[in-house]
Amino acid sequence: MTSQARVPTGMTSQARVPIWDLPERGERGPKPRHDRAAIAAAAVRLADAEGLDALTMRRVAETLGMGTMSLYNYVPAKEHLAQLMIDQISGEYTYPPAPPADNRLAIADLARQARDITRRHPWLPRLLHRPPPPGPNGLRYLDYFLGLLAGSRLDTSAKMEVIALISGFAVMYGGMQAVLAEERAATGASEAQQAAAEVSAFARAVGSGRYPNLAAALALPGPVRDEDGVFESCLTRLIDVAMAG
Amino acid sequence: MTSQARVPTGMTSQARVPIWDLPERGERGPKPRHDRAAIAAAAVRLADAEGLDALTMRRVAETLGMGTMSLYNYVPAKEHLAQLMIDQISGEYTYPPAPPADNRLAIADLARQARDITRRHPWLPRLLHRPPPPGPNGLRYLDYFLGLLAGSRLDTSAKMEVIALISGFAVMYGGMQAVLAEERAATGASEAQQAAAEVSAFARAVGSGRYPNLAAALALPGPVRDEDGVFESCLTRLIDVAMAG
DNA sequence: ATCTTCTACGTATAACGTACGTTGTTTGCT
DNA sequence: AGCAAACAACGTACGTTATACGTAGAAGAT
Repeated sequence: MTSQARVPTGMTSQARVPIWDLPERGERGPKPRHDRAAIAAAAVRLADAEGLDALTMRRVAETLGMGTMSLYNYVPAKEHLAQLMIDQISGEYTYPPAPPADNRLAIADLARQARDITRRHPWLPRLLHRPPPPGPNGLRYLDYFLGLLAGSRLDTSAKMEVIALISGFAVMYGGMQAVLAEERAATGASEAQQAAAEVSAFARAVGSGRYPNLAAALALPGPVRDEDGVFESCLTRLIDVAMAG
Repeated sequence: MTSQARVPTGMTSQARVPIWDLPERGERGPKPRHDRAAIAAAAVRLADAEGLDALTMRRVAETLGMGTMSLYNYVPAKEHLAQLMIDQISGEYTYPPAPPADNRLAIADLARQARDITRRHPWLPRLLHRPPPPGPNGLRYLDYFLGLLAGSRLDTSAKMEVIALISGFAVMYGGMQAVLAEERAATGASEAQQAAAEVSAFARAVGSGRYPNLAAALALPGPVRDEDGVFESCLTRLIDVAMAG
């Protein structure tokens, strides 16, 4: 799982330089029949429909109606495809037309959008294990967020850290929910059955008597949960940190 | 990057069932020459030394002095190797011999340990994209943490969520630091040079005038940072949520 | 002693990312 | 107008991955 063919022979492909530093197209030569936006959209659609494991260069090229190797004229390596995809869904953020009156509310809105974007694209956390350099949409997000933090007494790098923290938290939370929902759907079991099945590994462990707190917790049925209660309260605290500094 | 050979022909391998549900060894037949603990330790050592990309079934088997396919007698699929590794480093937590006097401090200590474990094993976040079922060491951690939350008014599933949140936050933070340190080391540049190089993609963007807040932020030099200040304050707030409910 | 089950391992297969070379098209320069 | 350089498209091929399959031998159960 999650292995990778190392660059076999030559280091021809500029793997280190982000795709945003490469020109979309040169001046000479025939007109490209495709463009980055279409490629990014196709890749996102494929990952949404069939998951990251189905996201191969062959499949992406196929859905675009091009040969496998033609894709490499637009994307020097698969990592750059990931960069395109991340910036593509970063374009799903919506920003208020005028500067918002309440920055706290605006930050909370941003975090909820991040959570929802991750729910729509559950593969995002896996693609994000190493943060890529931001593209145009990512820069827009960053710029807007920095504006919301203008009143804070944090210095620049602390602001950056806070942005990474809040965004990362929201993405992680959305990813967590997506995974849980997916597994619930896969087993097709009710929530109670699901919980019971999930502790199948726990069962023997609890029986061993070595985990008293775990046993006590699992004994209680647990009432109906407010899905986003924990998200909202954690978010509020994080924003307190961000604004108070 | 991070692709995966789908199960080629048959679904023989029980990919869904966690390794903890499989017996360590059968009663018949010759004695196994190795055991799970040694395999997990070898895999962790390999990942520490050469990164996740070097973690192949061949390499792990090789370092253990066994044939590639013999490894499959202990680990039905690579995912189970990941489960072993995660539980192996979960064993690096240390717990106080007696129940702690101050649960808040104990939770904070746990989170710092998580952050440090991730710093020692920077590949952890990538291995964690889908949370695997907990093994013995994971159960021990969970049980201890639940005990610390005994005073909270949260119900069981909210407690679980809080534990996932705090642990995930700490792991993410440690991973972020590890990535940054690694890149700093790779380029061998000073912090200032590093920052300058990292904004190479920003440079043209900032010049475009479309990102005023970003431009302003990058104009300031930024003073010396307290490395863990943000970590500590976020952690405090998260624990407030956990304890207050 | 025989049966049955297990470990170990060599070989084989399908899929992956992508290097390389060829062919035809478009453009800027002379 | 004509030429050469740059570029798009694509087929083939390589090296690497996870892992299925088959065989040989070891050890407890009967």
